[in-house]
Amino acid sequence: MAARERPLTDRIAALQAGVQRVHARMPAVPVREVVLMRVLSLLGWEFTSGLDRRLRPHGLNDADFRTLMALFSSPDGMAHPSELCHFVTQSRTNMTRISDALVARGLVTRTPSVEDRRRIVMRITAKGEALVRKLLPRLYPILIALFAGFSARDKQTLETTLLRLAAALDAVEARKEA
Amino acid sequence: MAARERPLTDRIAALQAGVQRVHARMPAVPVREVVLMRVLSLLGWEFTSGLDRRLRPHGLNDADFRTLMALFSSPDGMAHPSELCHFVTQSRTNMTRISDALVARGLVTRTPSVEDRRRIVMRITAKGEALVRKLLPRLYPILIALFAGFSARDKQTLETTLLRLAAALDAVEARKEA
DNA sequence: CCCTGATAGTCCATTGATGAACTATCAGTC
DNA sequence: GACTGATAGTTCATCAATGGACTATCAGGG
Repeated sequence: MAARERPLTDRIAALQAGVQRVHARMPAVPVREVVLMRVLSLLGWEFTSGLDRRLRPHGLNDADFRTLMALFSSPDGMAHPSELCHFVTQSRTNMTRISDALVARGLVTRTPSVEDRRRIVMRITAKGEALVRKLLPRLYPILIALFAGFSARDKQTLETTLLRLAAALDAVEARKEA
Repeated sequence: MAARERPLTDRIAALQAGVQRVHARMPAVPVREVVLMRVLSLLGWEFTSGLDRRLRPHGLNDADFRTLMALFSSPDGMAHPSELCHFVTQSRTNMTRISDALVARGLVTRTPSVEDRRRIVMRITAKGEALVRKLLPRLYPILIALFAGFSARDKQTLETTLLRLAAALDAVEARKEA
């Protein structure tokens, strides 16, 4: 996808100017709200694409990694594909493909469930655990650097705000269904 | 692409619990930072996918729409593809395809530039402008609803925080290049 | 002028994601 | 205990995105 040429701050400034010009032509457009959502999307995108870049040398992408982490964080190191779908926000189709790849690399095993014969049990292997334990320490220093300028209170405020936003998004979607 | 089954708040709760469990096994993992970034990505993703859903009936996706908006917001309604790439955060390859689609639908024209014969000038058509003017008023009410519970001060704080985060991300990436 | 390096846009081959259809199993009902 | 509806997982065909290679043009030195 690309276009990491210009710094984020420049692109945001351009975005703000653009929204302002739209506002000038259509005054009902809520400038701040549009900018907030766009910046949010941009940050999220930029973050996951950075993660992808760092994961690629190890043969994983963001979805693979999150799936692996879901298993790693699971109390007993196992889960059903459909559970992982929810956790990783992926379609079942996609989860099949991700699992194929993880199994092929020996990071995960896939065995039929005995209680419910429709189901499959996915379990992280020792090799998978080792990879997680090797990768994680290379990833979180970036996060720490990212938030270095933020006080505990700043982070708390941000988290609260984002959770409020998530609840609001749920409410809007729920209303749409009706 | 899927998995909008569970509400966002539930998925976030599951995420927090998961990160906590990882933290229990690897105490160096910064829980709050990881959660913040994941929630940010999740919100951004959820927002654009919601936008995509609303745009689909009109035959557009998010990238198409943003390209069209970039032209709409451009002072003279025109721009070069490579400029649009930066604005929309897309690769040049992709922009060619997006342009093809927009031109095919008569929303945009594409003519060679006379000053620089390598370049192409893209211009929004009357039909394109009409579409924007029809679509926008259907989109921003959602944004307004989303932020209904936020005071002006809340929004200001959030914007400031996100901009700080963007600057920090730039700094991290810049450091990585060196 | 002519070269070199850079930029603009496109094309093509490959990989990745998506949605519809399908099989198998389960849970509840009459 | 057969039937209906729901759930789990996979397969396949299609569409979208990616990266690399290619052509054309420009800008700056020699």
